[in-house]
Amino acid sequence: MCAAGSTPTLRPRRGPPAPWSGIPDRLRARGLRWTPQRRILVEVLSRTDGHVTGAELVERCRELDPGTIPSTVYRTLDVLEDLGLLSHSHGADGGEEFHVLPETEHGHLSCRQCGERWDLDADDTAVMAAVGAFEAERGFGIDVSHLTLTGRCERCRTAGPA
Amino acid sequence: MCAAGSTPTLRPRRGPPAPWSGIPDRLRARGLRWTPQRRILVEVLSRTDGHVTGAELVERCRELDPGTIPSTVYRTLDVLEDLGLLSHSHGADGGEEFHVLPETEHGHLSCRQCGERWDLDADDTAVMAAVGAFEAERGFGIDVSHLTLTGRCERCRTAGPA
DNA sequence: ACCGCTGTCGCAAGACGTTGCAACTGCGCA
DNA sequence: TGCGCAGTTGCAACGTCTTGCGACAGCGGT
Repeated sequence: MCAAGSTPTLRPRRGPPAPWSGIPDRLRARGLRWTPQRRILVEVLSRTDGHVTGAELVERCRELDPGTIPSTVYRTLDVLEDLGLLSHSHGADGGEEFHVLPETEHGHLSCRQCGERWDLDADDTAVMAAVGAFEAERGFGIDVSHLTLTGRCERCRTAGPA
Repeated sequence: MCAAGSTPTLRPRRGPPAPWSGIPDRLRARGLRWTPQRRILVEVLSRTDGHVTGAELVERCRELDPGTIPSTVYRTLDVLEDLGLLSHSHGADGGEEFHVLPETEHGHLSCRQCGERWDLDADDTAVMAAVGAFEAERGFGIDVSHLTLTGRCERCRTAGPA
């Protein structure tokens, strides 16, 4: 996409350059480094929104640099998560899942029958009720962005039992 | 194997024979089979309570039969889960975790900071509030036995931020 | 402009699960 | 009691993610 994209100094008014542009310095401020491999991954992340699995990210990085090594990607993801640029959770199958720019903290709802999935905003009524209940009852602070609820959706339940 | 164990009609008074003794027939009733490999796994499960990871079960089966193959164990676990003899969920690290005899349906609470874990009974006040909220709001039936909540526990939160 | 410290990378090995397939065997049935 | 079908097993290969380690290279300091 974005054909004529030879990194012009002037960027068209689209895409979120802001949160990503400061990364090199943020890394250095922590004594960490800005490397080509990390640049690639950040590039991929910056044009990604929503959920991605680790494997998907490795795949996309390989498109930009066929020499991409998985372990490097996973390790970099850890670093970026420390920076707060993304968060991860585990899907219904236990697979790793990453969420870019958790400005909108959210979890997931997953139907074990039809496999359909829905986002769960942190300010969703039910989510707030749940979070509030655990907070009040035992002082536990649920990490909504790492939340995946499994069960059966309305449609499947209506369709039949079990 | 199983030295003096020529399936005596009279069983010594230990272990929970009840829920497990009927398994062979339950399998056959479904057109499934009772095999030595399954017997081993059921043997292991019957003397297990609480949580176990898949790897642990494979390990224990190998103690009884060194020739145990992992794929067989996992496939058998699927079958037994269908029978309702156990349930599985994914821990905070995405690893598979099995719960024997889900008579007491429960999920888990896991602190991402200290790693401590707690059981979450289905009739826990907070759990019921959460389940009720999702049920009411969108007709979604949360599967409590497949639930693992991640966050920070009271102690860690009190100790300090982040 | 060069040096050295230390964070990173690439690679190989390994852990945990899943899947496809041919060979085998439990179990119902004649 | 023996036959045959279909469920199971064992094996091997694969996918995802982690870890250990020697070699390499950012980046701050001189």
